Amino acid sequence: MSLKSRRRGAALEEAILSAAAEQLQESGYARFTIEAVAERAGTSRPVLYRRWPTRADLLLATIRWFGERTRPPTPDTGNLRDDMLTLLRFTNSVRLSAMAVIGAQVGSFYEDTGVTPAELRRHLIGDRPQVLDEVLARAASRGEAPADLPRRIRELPFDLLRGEAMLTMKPLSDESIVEIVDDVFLPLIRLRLASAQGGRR
Amino acid sequence: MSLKSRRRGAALEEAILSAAAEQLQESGYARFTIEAVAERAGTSRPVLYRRWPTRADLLLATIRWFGERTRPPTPDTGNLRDDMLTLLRFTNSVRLSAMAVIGAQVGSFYEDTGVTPAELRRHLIGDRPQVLDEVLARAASRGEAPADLPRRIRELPFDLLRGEAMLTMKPLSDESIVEIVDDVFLPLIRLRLASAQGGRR
DNA sequence: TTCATAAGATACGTCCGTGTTTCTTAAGAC
DNA sequence: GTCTTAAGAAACACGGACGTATCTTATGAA
Repeated sequence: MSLKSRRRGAALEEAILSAAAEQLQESGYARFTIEAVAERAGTSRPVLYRRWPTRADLLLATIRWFGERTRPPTPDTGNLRDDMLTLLRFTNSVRLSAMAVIGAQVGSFYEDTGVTPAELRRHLIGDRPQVLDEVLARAASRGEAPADLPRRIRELPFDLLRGEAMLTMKPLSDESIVEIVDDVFLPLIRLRLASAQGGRR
Repeated sequence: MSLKSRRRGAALEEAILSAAAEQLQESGYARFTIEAVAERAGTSRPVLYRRWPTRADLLLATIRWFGERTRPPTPDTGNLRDDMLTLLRFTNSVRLSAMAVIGAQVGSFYEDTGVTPAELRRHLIGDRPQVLDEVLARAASRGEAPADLPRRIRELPFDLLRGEAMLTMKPLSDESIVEIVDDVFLPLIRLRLASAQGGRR
Protein backbone atom coordinates (compact mmCIF):
# COMPACT_ATOMS: atom_id res chain seq x y z
CA MET A 1 0.00 0.00 0.00
CA SER A 2 2.36 2.68 1.24
CA LEU A 3 5.30 2.72 -1.11
CA LYS A 4 6.43 5.99 0.35
CA SER A 5 5.49 7.01 3.86
CA ARG A 6 6.08 4.62 6.67
CA ARG A 7 4.68 5.28 10.12
CA ARG A 8 6.52 4.40 13.28
CA GLY A 9 6.23 4.05 17.03
CA ALA A 10 3.45 5.97 18.72
CA ALA A 11 1.94 7.33 15.51
CA LEU A 12 1.66 3.85 14.11
CA GLU A 13 0.24 2.46 17.31
CA GLU A 14 -2.36 5.19 17.35
CA ALA A 15 -3.36 4.39 13.79
CA ILE A 16 -3.64 0.72 14.58
CA LEU A 17 -5.78 1.21 17.68
CA SER A 18 -7.99 3.60 15.81
CA ALA A 19 -8.45 1.08 13.05
CA ALA A 20 -9.07 -1.61 15.64
CA ALA A 21 -11.79 0.46 17.29
CA GLU A 22 -13.45 1.02 13.95
CA GLN A 23 -13.28 -2.62 13.07
CA LEU A 24 -14.71 -3.63 16.42
CA GLN A 25 -17.65 -1.28 16.16
CA GLU A 26 -18.42 -1.97 12.55
CA SER A 27 -18.01 -5.69 12.43
CA GLY A 28 -18.00 -6.93 15.98
CA TYR A 29 -15.64 -9.15 17.80
CA ALA A 30 -16.15 -12.11 15.54
CA ARG A 31 -14.50 -10.29 12.70
CA PHE A 32 -12.10 -8.51 14.97
CA THR A 33 -9.15 -10.49 13.67
CA ILE A 34 -5.51 -9.55 13.68
CA GLU A 35 -5.65 -9.89 9.96
CA ALA A 36 -8.61 -7.57 9.47
CA VAL A 37 -7.25 -4.92 11.80
CA ALA A 38 -3.85 -4.98 10.14
CA GLU A 39 -5.41 -4.55 6.75
CA ARG A 40 -7.67 -1.75 7.90
CA ALA A 41 -4.73 0.02 9.48
CA GLY A 42 -2.81 -0.34 6.25
CA THR A 43 -0.06 -2.37 7.80
CA SER A 44 0.89 -6.01 8.09
CA ARG A 45 0.18 -8.69 10.64
CA PRO A 46 3.68 -9.03 12.02
CA VAL A 47 3.55 -5.40 13.11
CA LEU A 48 0.55 -6.20 15.27
CA TYR A 49 1.97 -9.43 16.60
CA ARG A 50 5.07 -7.56 17.74
CA ARG A 51 2.90 -5.42 20.01
CA TRP A 52 0.00 -7.61 21.08
CA PRO A 53 0.60 -11.32 21.22
CA THR A 54 -3.06 -12.23 21.02
CA ARG A 55 -6.32 -10.90 19.80
CA ALA A 56 -7.47 -10.59 23.40
CA ASP A 57 -4.59 -8.26 24.21
CA LEU A 58 -5.39 -6.17 21.21
CA LEU A 59 -9.01 -5.98 22.29
CA LEU A 60 -8.16 -4.80 25.77
CA ALA A 61 -5.79 -2.19 24.41
CA THR A 62 -8.45 -1.04 21.96
CA ILE A 63 -11.09 -0.72 24.63
CA ARG A 64 -8.84 1.23 26.90
CA TRP A 65 -7.82 3.49 24.04
CA PHE A 66 -11.42 4.10 23.11
CA GLY A 67 -12.46 4.73 26.67
CA GLU A 68 -9.77 7.33 27.12
CA ARG A 69 -10.96 9.44 24.28
CA THR A 70 -14.65 9.30 25.01
CA ARG A 71 -14.75 10.75 28.47
CA PRO A 72 -18.14 12.23 29.16
CA PRO A 73 -18.14 15.95 29.95
CA THR A 74 -19.48 16.80 33.37
CA PRO A 75 -22.82 18.53 32.92
CA ASP A 76 -23.80 21.32 35.25
CA THR A 77 -27.17 22.66 34.24
CA GLY A 78 -28.25 23.55 37.75
CA ASN A 79 -30.80 20.80 38.18
CA LEU A 80 -30.58 17.06 38.50
CA ARG A 81 -33.00 16.26 35.75
CA ASP A 82 -31.15 18.08 33.02
CA ASP A 83 -27.81 16.87 34.28
CA MET A 84 -29.00 13.30 34.07
CA LEU A 85 -30.54 13.78 30.66
CA THR A 86 -27.33 15.27 29.34
CA LEU A 87 -25.24 12.50 30.75
CA LEU A 88 -27.51 9.79 29.46
CA ARG A 89 -27.73 11.34 26.04
CA PHE A 90 -24.00 11.53 25.79
CA THR A 91 -23.59 7.95 26.88
CA ASN A 92 -26.31 6.88 24.52
CA SER A 93 -24.71 8.45 21.51
CA VAL A 94 -21.00 8.15 22.09
CA ARG A 95 -20.20 5.38 24.47
CA LEU A 96 -22.96 3.06 23.60
CA SER A 97 -21.71 1.77 20.36
CA ALA A 98 -18.76 0.65 22.38
CA MET A 99 -20.80 -0.89 25.14
CA ALA A 100 -23.05 -2.70 22.76
CA VAL A 101 -20.02 -4.24 21.23
CA ILE A 102 -18.42 -4.98 24.52
CA GLY A 103 -21.48 -6.43 26.08
CA ALA A 104 -23.01 -8.22 23.22
CA GLN A 105 -20.30 -8.96 20.77
CA VAL A 106 -17.70 -10.22 23.06
CA GLY A 107 -19.22 -13.41 24.29
CA SER A 108 -16.59 -15.51 22.67
CA PHE A 109 -14.03 -13.30 24.30
CA TYR A 110 -15.53 -14.26 27.62
CA GLU A 111 -15.31 -17.85 26.57
CA ASP A 112 -11.69 -17.48 25.60
CA THR A 113 -10.49 -15.50 28.57
CA GLY A 114 -13.06 -15.66 31.34
CA VAL A 115 -13.25 -11.88 31.34
CA THR A 116 -16.86 -10.83 31.79
CA PRO A 117 -18.48 -7.90 30.02
CA ALA A 118 -18.63 -6.20 33.40
CA GLU A 119 -14.89 -6.36 33.68
CA LEU A 120 -14.49 -5.10 30.16
CA ARG A 121 -16.75 -2.26 31.07
CA ARG A 122 -14.43 -1.38 33.89
CA HIS A 123 -11.63 -1.32 31.38
CA LEU A 124 -13.60 1.11 29.30
CA ILE A 125 -14.45 3.33 32.21
CA GLY A 126 -11.04 3.18 33.83
CA ASP A 127 -10.13 4.51 37.23
CA ARG A 128 -11.16 8.06 36.70
CA PRO A 129 -13.72 9.54 39.05
CA GLN A 130 -17.23 9.01 37.89
CA VAL A 131 -19.05 11.98 36.52
CA LEU A 132 -22.23 10.64 38.00
CA ASP A 133 -20.85 11.06 41.50
CA GLU A 134 -20.31 14.71 40.90
CA VAL A 135 -23.74 15.26 39.44
CA LEU A 136 -25.40 13.54 42.36
CA ALA A 137 -23.30 15.33 44.93
CA ARG A 138 -24.34 18.67 43.51
CA ALA A 139 -27.96 17.56 43.44
CA ALA A 140 -27.69 16.58 47.10
CA SER A 141 -26.20 19.92 48.03
CA ARG A 142 -29.14 21.59 46.30
CA GLY A 143 -31.52 19.42 48.28
CA GLU A 144 -32.71 17.63 45.17
CA ALA A 145 -31.49 14.22 46.22
CA PRO A 146 -30.49 12.40 49.38
CA ALA A 147 -26.80 12.22 50.06
CA ASP A 148 -26.64 8.47 50.37
CA LEU A 149 -28.02 6.55 47.46
CA PRO A 150 -27.51 2.82 47.16
CA ARG A 151 -25.70 1.66 44.08
CA ARG A 152 -28.80 0.13 42.56
CA ILE A 153 -30.65 3.42 42.51
CA ARG A 154 -27.70 5.52 41.49
CA GLU A 155 -26.88 3.35 38.53
CA LEU A 156 -30.45 2.63 37.58
CA PRO A 157 -30.63 4.89 34.54
CA PHE A 158 -27.38 3.55 33.18
CA ASP A 159 -28.32 -0.01 33.85
CA LEU A 160 -31.51 0.48 31.92
CA LEU A 161 -29.82 2.32 29.11
CA ARG A 162 -27.15 -0.30 28.74
CA GLY A 163 -29.52 -3.20 29.01
CA GLU A 164 -31.81 -1.89 26.35
CA ALA A 165 -28.97 -1.03 24.02
CA MET A 166 -27.49 -4.46 24.40
CA LEU A 167 -30.82 -5.96 23.45
CA THR A 168 -31.61 -3.81 20.49
CA MET A 169 -28.05 -3.17 19.38
CA LYS A 170 -28.78 0.45 18.77
CA PRO A 171 -29.06 3.72 20.67
CA LEU A 172 -32.26 4.44 22.55
CA SER A 173 -34.78 6.94 21.37
CA ASP A 174 -34.76 10.21 23.20
CA GLU A 175 -38.24 9.47 24.51
CA SER A 176 -36.90 6.38 26.18
CA ILE A 177 -34.21 8.36 27.88
CA VAL A 178 -36.69 10.92 29.14
CA GLU A 179 -38.91 8.11 30.32
CA ILE A 180 -36.10 6.54 32.29
CA VAL A 181 -35.38 9.81 34.02
CA ASP A 182 -38.91 11.06 34.58
CA ASP A 183 -40.80 7.85 35.22
CA VAL A 184 -38.22 5.79 37.00
CA PHE A 185 -35.23 7.63 38.34
CA LEU A 186 -36.58 10.93 39.58
CA PRO A 187 -39.66 9.51 41.27
CA LEU A 188 -37.45 7.13 43.23
CA ILE A 189 -35.09 9.92 44.15
CA ARG A 190 -37.91 12.12 45.38
CA LEU A 191 -39.38 9.26 47.30
CA ARG A 192 -36.12 8.57 49.06
CA LEU A 193 -35.56 12.23 49.68
CA ALA A 194 -38.97 12.60 51.25
CA SER A 195 -38.56 9.57 53.47
CA ALA A 196 -35.09 10.68 54.51
CA GLN A 197 -36.40 14.09 55.50
CA GLY A 198 -39.48 12.63 57.09
CA GLY A 199 -37.38 10.17 59.06
CA ARG A 200 -35.03 12.89 60.23
CA ARG A 201 -37.68 15.17 61.64
CA MET B 1 -19.73 -44.53 18.33
CA SER B 2 -23.00 -46.38 18.10
CA LEU B 3 -22.30 -49.67 16.43
CA LYS B 4 -25.68 -50.89 17.52
CA SER B 5 -28.51 -48.49 18.21
CA ARG B 6 -29.36 -45.87 15.67
CA ARG B 7 -31.79 -43.10 16.49
CA ARG B 8 -34.20 -41.68 13.97
CA GLY B 9 -36.66 -38.91 13.27
CA ALA B 10 -38.08 -37.07 16.24
CA ALA B 11 -36.00 -38.88 18.84
CA LEU B 12 -32.83 -38.01 17.01
CA GLU B 13 -33.87 -34.43 16.54
CA GLU B 14 -34.61 -34.14 20.21
CA ALA B 15 -31.20 -35.49 21.07
CA ILE B 16 -29.52 -33.09 18.71
CA LEU B 17 -31.35 -30.04 20.01
CA SER B 18 -30.63 -31.05 23.54
CA ALA B 19 -26.97 -31.40 22.73
CA ALA B 20 -27.07 -28.09 20.92
CA ALA B 21 -28.57 -26.36 23.94
CA GLU B 22 -25.90 -27.83 26.16
CA GLN B 23 -23.16 -26.78 23.81
CA LEU B 24 -24.53 -23.28 23.56
CA GLN B 25 -24.72 -22.79 27.28
CA GLU B 26 -21.42 -24.38 28.08
CA SER B 27 -19.27 -22.97 25.37
CA GLY B 28 -21.13 -20.08 23.87
CA TYR B 29 -21.97 -19.26 20.33
CA ALA B 30 -18.38 -19.06 19.20
CA ARG B 31 -17.96 -22.77 19.71
CA PHE B 32 -21.50 -23.52 18.70
CA THR B 33 -20.39 -25.18 15.49
CA ILE B 34 -22.17 -27.79 13.47
CA GLU B 35 -19.19 -29.98 14.07
CA ALA B 36 -19.19 -29.61 17.84
CA VAL B 37 -22.93 -30.14 18.14
CA ALA B 38 -22.85 -33.20 15.93
CA GLU B 39 -20.09 -34.71 17.98
CA ARG B 40 -21.80 -33.94 21.26
CA ALA B 41 -24.99 -35.47 19.98
CA GLY B 42 -23.06 -38.53 18.92
CA THR B 43 -23.98 -38.19 15.30
CA SER B 44 -22.39 -36.86 12.14
CA ARG B 45 -22.46 -33.51 10.43
CA PRO B 46 -24.50 -34.51 7.39
CA VAL B 47 -27.37 -35.43 9.69
CA LEU B 48 -27.44 -31.87 10.95
CA TYR B 49 -27.03 -30.33 7.54
CA ARG B 50 -30.03 -32.30 6.32
CA ARG B 51 -32.19 -30.52 8.88
CA TRP B 52 -30.66 -27.09 9.35
CA PRO B 53 -28.79 -25.64 6.44
CA THR B 54 -26.84 -23.18 8.54
CA ARG B 55 -25.60 -22.68 12.02
CA ALA B 56 -28.03 -19.78 12.37
CA ASP B 57 -30.98 -22.04 11.66
CA LEU B 58 -29.75 -24.51 14.18
CA LEU B 59 -29.40 -21.75 16.74
CA LEU B 60 -32.94 -20.53 16.24
CA ALA B 61 -34.29 -24.04 16.50
CA THR B 62 -32.27 -24.60 19.64
CA ILE B 63 -33.51 -21.44 21.27
CA ARG B 64 -37.10 -22.22 20.48
CA TRP B 65 -36.68 -25.73 21.76
CA PHE B 66 -35.13 -24.49 24.96
CA GLY B 67 -37.76 -21.83 25.45
CA GLU B 68 -40.54 -24.35 25.11
CA ARG B 69 -39.31 -26.48 27.93
CA THR B 70 -38.53 -23.71 30.36
CA ARG B 71 -41.90 -22.08 30.70
CA PRO B 72 -42.16 -20.28 33.98
CA PRO B 73 -44.96 -21.48 36.26
CA THR B 74 -47.52 -18.85 37.12
CA PRO B 75 -47.09 -17.94 40.75
CA ASP B 76 -50.12 -17.11 42.85
CA THR B 77 -49.06 -16.38 46.38
CA GLY B 78 -51.76 -13.86 47.05
CA ASN B 79 -49.57 -10.79 47.01
CA LEU B 80 -47.64 -8.98 44.33
CA ARG B 81 -44.32 -8.96 46.12
CA ASP B 82 -44.06 -12.69 46.50
CA ASP B 83 -45.39 -13.30 43.04
CA MET B 84 -42.71 -11.08 41.59
CA LEU B 85 -39.99 -12.62 43.70
CA THR B 86 -41.02 -16.08 42.63
CA LEU B 87 -41.09 -15.13 39.00
CA LEU B 88 -37.76 -13.36 39.13
CA ARG B 89 -36.11 -16.20 41.00
CA PHE B 90 -37.30 -18.67 38.45
CA THR B 91 -36.10 -16.54 35.59
CA ASN B 92 -32.83 -15.98 37.33
CA SER B 93 -32.12 -19.63 37.81
CA VAL B 94 -33.60 -21.30 34.80
CA ARG B 95 -33.97 -18.95 31.93
CA LEU B 96 -31.02 -16.80 32.57
CA SER B 97 -28.30 -19.08 31.49
CA ALA B 98 -30.10 -18.98 28.21
CA MET B 99 -30.53 -15.25 28.11
CA ALA B 100 -26.94 -14.63 29.04
CA VAL B 101 -25.95 -16.73 26.12
CA ILE B 102 -28.45 -15.17 23.84
CA GLY B 103 -27.67 -11.66 24.80
CA ALA B 104 -24.01 -11.81 25.33
CA GLN B 105 -22.69 -14.66 23.32
CA VAL B 106 -24.50 -14.09 20.15
CA GLY B 107 -22.99 -10.90 18.93
CA SER B 108 -21.47 -12.53 15.94
CA PHE B 109 -24.82 -14.03 15.20
CA TYR B 110 -26.17 -10.52 15.01
CA GLU B 111 -23.33 -9.68 12.69
CA ASP B 112 -24.09 -12.63 10.47
CA THR B 113 -27.83 -12.33 10.31
CA GLY B 114 -28.89 -8.90 11.55
CA VAL B 115 -31.09 -10.55 14.15
CA THR B 116 -30.80 -8.61 17.39
CA PRO B 117 -30.69 -10.17 20.84
CA ALA B 118 -34.11 -8.65 21.41
CA GLU B 119 -35.49 -10.64 18.53
CA LEU B 120 -33.81 -13.76 19.74
CA ARG B 121 -35.38 -13.13 23.08
CA ARG B 122 -38.75 -13.08 21.43
CA HIS B 123 -37.90 -16.42 19.94
CA LEU B 124 -37.18 -17.75 23.36
CA ILE B 125 -40.34 -16.37 24.85
CA GLY B 126 -42.58 -17.27 21.98
CA ASP B 127 -46.15 -16.20 21.52
CA ARG B 128 -47.53 -17.58 24.69
CA PRO B 129 -49.28 -15.19 27.04
CA GLN B 130 -46.93 -13.60 29.48
CA VAL B 131 -47.10 -14.81 33.03
CA LEU B 132 -46.30 -11.32 34.16
CA ASP B 133 -49.56 -10.03 32.74
CA GLU B 134 -51.48 -12.43 34.86
CA VAL B 135 -49.58 -11.61 38.00
CA LEU B 136 -50.12 -7.90 37.50
CA ALA B 137 -53.76 -8.30 36.65
CA ARG B 138 -54.38 -10.15 39.87
CA ALA B 139 -52.44 -7.52 41.79
CA ALA B 140 -54.60 -4.84 40.21
CA SER B 141 -57.78 -6.66 41.16
CA ARG B 142 -56.52 -6.80 44.73
CA GLY B 143 -55.87 -3.08 44.62
CA GLU B 144 -52.13 -3.57 44.93
CA ALA B 145 -51.26 -2.05 41.60
CA PRO B 146 -52.81 0.27 39.07
CA ALA B 147 -54.46 -1.39 36.12
CA ASP B 148 -52.50 0.46 33.49
CA LEU B 149 -48.77 0.26 33.80
CA PRO B 150 -46.51 1.46 31.04
CA ARG B 151 -44.18 -1.08 29.57
CA ARG B 152 -41.10 0.46 31.11
CA ILE B 153 -42.42 0.01 34.64
CA ARG B 154 -43.92 -3.39 34.06
CA GLU B 155 -40.74 -4.81 32.64
CA LEU B 156 -38.40 -2.98 34.96
CA PRO B 157 -37.48 -5.91 37.18
CA PHE B 158 -36.79 -8.12 34.21
CA ASP B 159 -34.84 -5.47 32.41
CA LEU B 160 -32.64 -5.06 35.45
CA LEU B 161 -32.26 -8.76 35.99
CA ARG B 162 -31.33 -9.39 32.40
CA GLY B 163 -29.00 -6.45 32.15
CA GLU B 164 -27.05 -7.43 35.21
CA ALA B 165 -26.84 -11.05 34.18
CA MET B 166 -25.57 -10.09 30.78
CA LEU B 167 -22.85 -8.06 32.38
CA THR B 168 -21.71 -10.53 34.96
CA MET B 169 -22.49 -13.66 33.01
CA LYS B 170 -23.96 -15.31 36.03
CA PRO B 171 -27.20 -15.39 37.99
CA LEU B 172 -27.92 -12.60 40.44
CA SER B 173 -27.69 -13.01 44.15
CA ASP B 174 -30.99 -13.34 45.91
CA GLU B 175 -30.33 -10.07 47.71
CA SER B 176 -30.14 -8.33 44.37
CA ILE B 177 -33.49 -9.74 43.37
CA VAL B 178 -35.10 -8.63 46.61
CA GLU B 179 -33.53 -5.23 46.14
CA ILE B 180 -34.97 -4.88 42.67
CA VAL B 181 -38.43 -5.69 43.94
CA ASP B 182 -38.38 -3.79 47.24
CA ASP B 183 -36.29 -0.77 46.38
CA VAL B 184 -37.24 -0.19 42.79
CA PHE B 185 -40.31 -1.93 41.56
CA LEU B 186 -42.74 -1.84 44.47
CA PRO B 187 -42.06 1.78 45.42
CA LEU B 188 -42.83 2.83 41.89
CA ILE B 189 -45.96 0.73 41.80
CA ARG B 190 -47.23 2.21 45.05
CA LEU B 191 -46.43 5.66 43.86
CA ARG B 192 -48.41 5.20 40.70
CA LEU B 193 -51.22 3.57 42.57
CA ALA B 194 -51.43 6.49 44.97
CA SER B 195 -51.35 9.09 42.25
CA ALA B 196 -53.96 7.21 40.24
CA GLN B 197 -56.28 7.07 43.22
CA GLY B 198 -55.47 10.62 44.20
CA GLY B 199 -56.15 11.82 40.67
CA ARG B 200 -59.42 9.99 40.53
CA ARG B 201 -60.80 11.38 43.72
C1' DT C 1 26.10 10.57 6.02
C1' DT C 2 25.96 6.51 8.34
C1' DC C 3 23.67 3.00 10.63
C1' DA C 4 20.74 0.49 13.94
C1' DT C 5 15.93 -0.17 14.20
C1' DA C 6 11.59 -1.36 12.98
C1' DA C 7 7.92 -1.21 9.17
C1' DG C 8 5.87 -3.82 6.02
C1' DA C 9 5.64 -7.19 2.21
C1' DT C 10 5.55 -12.06 1.24
C1' DA C 11 5.35 -16.74 1.99
C1' DC C 12 4.75 -21.01 4.66
C1' DG C 13 2.68 -24.60 7.37
C1' DT C 14 -1.17 -25.47 10.47
C1' DC C 15 -5.60 -25.80 12.36
C1' DC C 16 -10.50 -25.72 12.25
C1' DG C 17 -14.93 -25.44 10.51
C1' DT C 18 -17.58 -25.50 6.26
C1' DG C 19 -20.50 -27.80 2.97
C1' DT C 20 -20.82 -31.84 0.00
C1' DT C 21 -20.38 -36.57 -1.70
C1' DT C 22 -20.26 -41.48 -1.36
C1' DC C 23 -21.09 -45.66 0.73
C1' DT C 24 -22.73 -48.86 4.47
C1' DT C 25 -26.09 -50.56 7.18
C1' DA C 26 -29.68 -50.10 10.84
C1' DA C 27 -34.70 -48.97 11.58
C1' DG C 28 -39.28 -49.22 10.81
C1' DA C 29 -43.24 -49.79 7.66
C1' DC C 30 -45.55 -52.89 4.68
C1' DG D 1 -39.09 -61.18 5.58
C1' DT D 2 -38.58 -57.50 2.31
C1' DC D 3 -37.69 -52.98 1.08
C1' DT D 4 -37.59 -48.06 1.46
C1' DT D 5 -35.68 -44.60 4.15
C1' DA D 6 -32.43 -42.26 6.58
C1' DA D 7 -28.44 -42.58 10.02
C1' DG D 8 -23.82 -42.34 10.36
C1' DA D 9 -18.95 -43.01 8.87
C1' DA D 10 -15.42 -41.34 5.91
C1' DA D 11 -13.26 -38.49 2.73
C1' DC D 12 -12.83 -34.28 -0.03
C1' DA D 13 -11.79 -29.50 -1.44
C1' DC D 14 -12.22 -25.02 0.33
C1' DG D 15 -11.53 -20.78 2.90
C1' DG D 16 -10.07 -18.04 6.72
C1' DA D 17 -7.27 -16.93 10.28
C1' DC D 18 -3.33 -18.15 12.91
C1' DG D 19 1.53 -17.62 14.14
C1' DT D 20 6.25 -17.45 12.39
C1' DA D 21 10.19 -16.61 9.39
C1' DT D 22 12.61 -14.05 5.95
C1' DC D 23 13.89 -10.23 3.45
C1' DT D 24 13.58 -5.27 1.89
C1' DT D 25 13.81 -0.72 2.76
C1' DA D 26 12.23 3.62 5.06
C1' DT D 27 12.98 6.26 9.31
C1' DG D 28 15.17 8.89 12.60
C1' DA D 29 19.03 9.37 15.59
C1' DA D 30 23.98 9.78 16.08
